[in-house]
Amino acid sequence: MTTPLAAQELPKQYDHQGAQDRWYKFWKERGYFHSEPDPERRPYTIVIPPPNVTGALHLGHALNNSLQDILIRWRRMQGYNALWMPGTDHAGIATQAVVERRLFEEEKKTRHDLGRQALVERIWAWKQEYEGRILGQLARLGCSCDWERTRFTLDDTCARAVRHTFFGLFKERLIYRGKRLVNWDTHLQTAVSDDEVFHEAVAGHFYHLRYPIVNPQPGEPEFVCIATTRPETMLGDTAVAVHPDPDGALDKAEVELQRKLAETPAKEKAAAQAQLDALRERRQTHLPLLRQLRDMALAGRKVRLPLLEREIRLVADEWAKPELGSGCVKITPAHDPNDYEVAGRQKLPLINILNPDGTLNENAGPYQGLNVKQARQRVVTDLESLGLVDQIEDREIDLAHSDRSKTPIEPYLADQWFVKMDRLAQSAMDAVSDGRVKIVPPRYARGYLDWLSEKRDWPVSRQLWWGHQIPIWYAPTAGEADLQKAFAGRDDVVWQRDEQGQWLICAQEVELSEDAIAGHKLTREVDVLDTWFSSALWPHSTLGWPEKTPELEYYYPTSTLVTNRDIITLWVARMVLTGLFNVGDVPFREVYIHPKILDGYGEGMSKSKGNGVDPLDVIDSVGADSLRFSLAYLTTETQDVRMPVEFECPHCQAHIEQTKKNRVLARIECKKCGQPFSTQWARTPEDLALQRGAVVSERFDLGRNFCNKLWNAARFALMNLESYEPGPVADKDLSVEDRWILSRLATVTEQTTNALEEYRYGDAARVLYDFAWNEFCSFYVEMVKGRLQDETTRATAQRVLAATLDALLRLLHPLIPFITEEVWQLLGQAAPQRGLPRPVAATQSVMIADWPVSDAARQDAEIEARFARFQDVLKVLREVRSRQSIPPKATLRFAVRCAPEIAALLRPMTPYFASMAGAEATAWGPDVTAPATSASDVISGAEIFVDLAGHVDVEAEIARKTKELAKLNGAIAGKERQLSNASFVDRAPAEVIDKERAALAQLREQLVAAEKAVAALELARK
RNA sequence: GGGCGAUUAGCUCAGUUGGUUAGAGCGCCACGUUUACACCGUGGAUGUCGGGGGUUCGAGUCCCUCAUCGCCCACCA
Repeated sequence: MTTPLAAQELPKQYDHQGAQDRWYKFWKERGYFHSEPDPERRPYTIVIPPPNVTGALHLGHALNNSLQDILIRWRRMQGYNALWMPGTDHAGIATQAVVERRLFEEEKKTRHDLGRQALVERIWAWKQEYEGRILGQLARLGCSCDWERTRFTLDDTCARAVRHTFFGLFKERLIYRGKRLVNWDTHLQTAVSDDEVFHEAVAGHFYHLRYPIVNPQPGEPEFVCIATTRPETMLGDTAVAVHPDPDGALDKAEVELQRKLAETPAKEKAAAQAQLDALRERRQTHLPLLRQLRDMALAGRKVRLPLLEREIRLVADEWAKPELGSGCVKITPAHDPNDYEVAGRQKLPLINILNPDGTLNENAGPYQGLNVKQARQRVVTDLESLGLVDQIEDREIDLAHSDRSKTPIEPYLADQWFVKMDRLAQSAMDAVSDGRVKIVPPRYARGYLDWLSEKRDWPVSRQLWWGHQIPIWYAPTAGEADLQKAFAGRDDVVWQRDEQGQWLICAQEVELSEDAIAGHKLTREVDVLDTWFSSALWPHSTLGWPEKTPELEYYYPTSTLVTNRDIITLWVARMVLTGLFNVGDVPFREVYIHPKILDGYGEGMSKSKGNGVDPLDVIDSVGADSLRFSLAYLTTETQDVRMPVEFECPHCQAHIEQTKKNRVLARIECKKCGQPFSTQWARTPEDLALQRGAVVSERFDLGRNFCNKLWNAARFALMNLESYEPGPVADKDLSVEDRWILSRLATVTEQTTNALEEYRYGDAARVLYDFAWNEFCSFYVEMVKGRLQDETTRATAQRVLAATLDALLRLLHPLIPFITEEVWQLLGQAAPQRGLPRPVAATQSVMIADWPVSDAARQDAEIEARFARFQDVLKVLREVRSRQSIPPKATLRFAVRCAPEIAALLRPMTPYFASMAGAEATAWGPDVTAPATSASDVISGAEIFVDLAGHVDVEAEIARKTKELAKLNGAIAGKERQLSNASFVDRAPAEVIDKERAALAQLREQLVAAEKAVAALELARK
């Protein structure tokens, strides 16, 4: 056999770039990513949380997808038929907003200038570009997705699933249309869901207004006072409310405050007491009036709405809180969610005063055409001139903003489509409660259940152009007979009336033509569905549902969903309920919720903050493997990942700390070389002309260093596998270090496998890191060197080395796929057949190799114990050398006083003391005596004397020993106290007491030895 | 307002069912280029485990409480 490999020529540092390009292509060409249903094999399936096509991947995606790839690669090696289904999400509102913004920035055009079709075409073009970019980024991460199956939430397959789902829900009356108050984005002119709204405190005012009472009788008030932060909404008021039982309500409020006062700590009692006093005073000041107003309300009295001179009702409703403000509240049903509820209870009319673009409509009378801000000013001015403004307070207002357009939200009454959640939500709750879907970590199940238990109907319509158009047609002039005639015998068309009695016609798959009903014109609903409607179907739509495809039969339910906690309700819950509704089974068995990546201040990373690390920058500088390994290492159960970030100067590579201040600057001056560089905020030509400084984090050095260590261990192995001959290895031929490393390997294999089973990525990475670095490299490789030089032992040493490296590569492959493949291929050239006890041909790729199985027979407690002792002695020797500043090249001479059994165990390690500590053992056994001047130490059952003749710093040694004595005395005193404590001896388990006694005995031995050592040293000094 | 999580070395984090003198990586200090690796090796320094109380023979670990930080949900005329 030839050795074509010139290992010596391998670079000292691992070339991640080359390996990534080489092996990703290799895997893909060989079809390793592809999976086909195969009843003979067990499936393991993950569907990707489809990234939005809005932009580039960020570090959160890198984490999410690394974790998925680790699972998929590991299960694939375990023999599962593993499928990772990739794809992207059309992300309706987000994508349309991005494209519209660009359109305006670049061409000063709005979507209305372009028209629906042209805009949608633009967005498709955008999607083509970004989808490719995103999928390319996943590939660079090393993701082993089945690219042949790539889906898009707006492609034909997904569209068909959406149509069938909508039809099915509609048919079962789980979808309805109705006027509802929605969060209206006046800029994008669409409803947005609660989840797309963020609240921001802005400076505003609190206006106290007066409405005149109609025909006040003697003794009655002339005005009713209300307060509002949005005075212009008064134009849409249809009532003023007062509490139906102000006495009872105040009683209740008082009881509540008293309870709170009792719980308040003494130092804060004053504030709570003040609240209570105010409330009691309120009884005097407000109660008579509120009673009177309540009576007037019950009598059907009215108030006059100023400016519009409209009479509106005074109503008694519990929404008006007597303990707040004046105790009365204006009711604007069409523009306030709570008031809308009141209107429902009190049968109040709804008056919409807004146009979709946020200007006031004809209902606002003279204020028509103004925008909200202008109207507010005019209304206040006009009311002031009428003397109807009591007071204007400055106040901070928590204002709802649209996440997409960043403009204030207006509550707005509009026709919307809803999914009735009652039954569907219950089914999704049951699936988690009874364990059909397991959420890991389990604490996240609570939020899921709480959210679903509210069973709030799901608003699914969006007034957008980018998305799945709702498959509903209207035929306002047609009657039921016309519909029956037109669609007789068809089970793919159903119709029903909406709340206003209008016919809604739903078609399952086909498009209905304008003239589908003879003599009546059909029009299609223009709204599209919420993005989450199609995402909710992802696990089954990607597998071909509603077709009963072999894929659906085989891969569904999928195995694991890996996602972050932000979308447990938005996405996970909805996938469960649609899966149950459409397919009749849950979409996945387990949901793993991974941590969030935060910056050094504990804040989430985002582009708008400027604290985001670009995964591609990390891949460029340290490689995908380092990124993946570091991320896995950081993925622990309870903690989010905190990652302090820095700027890297493009000129001198110096790192500059990123502070909250400098992270929003367009240019930064390097503290080291003084040269400026630009950041993501650069806009001016001067700034843009500068070189860009990347945002980086030191946290990835861990992975980089580890990969480099592994690379060099592999280099060593390859250099020493020259003239390797495969062959069986009998147990009797194994050396101590062979048996030790194989024992450790068996344990580590088991630990790694268990960790992955339980999604303990951090543990898996840690176990492998420690094993590879501290055991394989630091001990095994060091110890095997001698045997590799010796012709008589070389063959066995090579075989064990190759087999161990082989197993290590397989264990590491899911975490760091590229470097393990690179080494696997090189190892394949040097040792194509390898393994214990007899060699077998290695697979063509580590990716398709078998996952190692822990061999319990290799676990050898005796060897591990001997090794631990060896390591202890080694440590003592090294310590003495360092402490005494003995030159590295000088040989240490040492003797060990210990029982004969221990001597027998340690004596064979003599060559390793020489090679690893430059130390030569002069004597072993119970009769060993200390040299005249020596440094000594006691480890379990052995006393080690290092001969200091010739290079001794006696003073330093005495000083150290004296310190040690004090420490020992302290420890002994502590133990003695514990052991003389009657209750400890009585109550603690016998084994614990024995352990303590043994420990004490050992401490005393050490003390005696140390005292002797000091005496000897002092003698030597004289 | 309700819920969840965190608080351990200068930084970032581990710490299994309570049981010796609490660990790792980075950083720091000293020494060292020994033919796998300076992205390395050897050694070293650094902790009232957020504060207070309790349970226990024994608490970083369990319970209560306070503080701080983060996240989720609800509400805010």
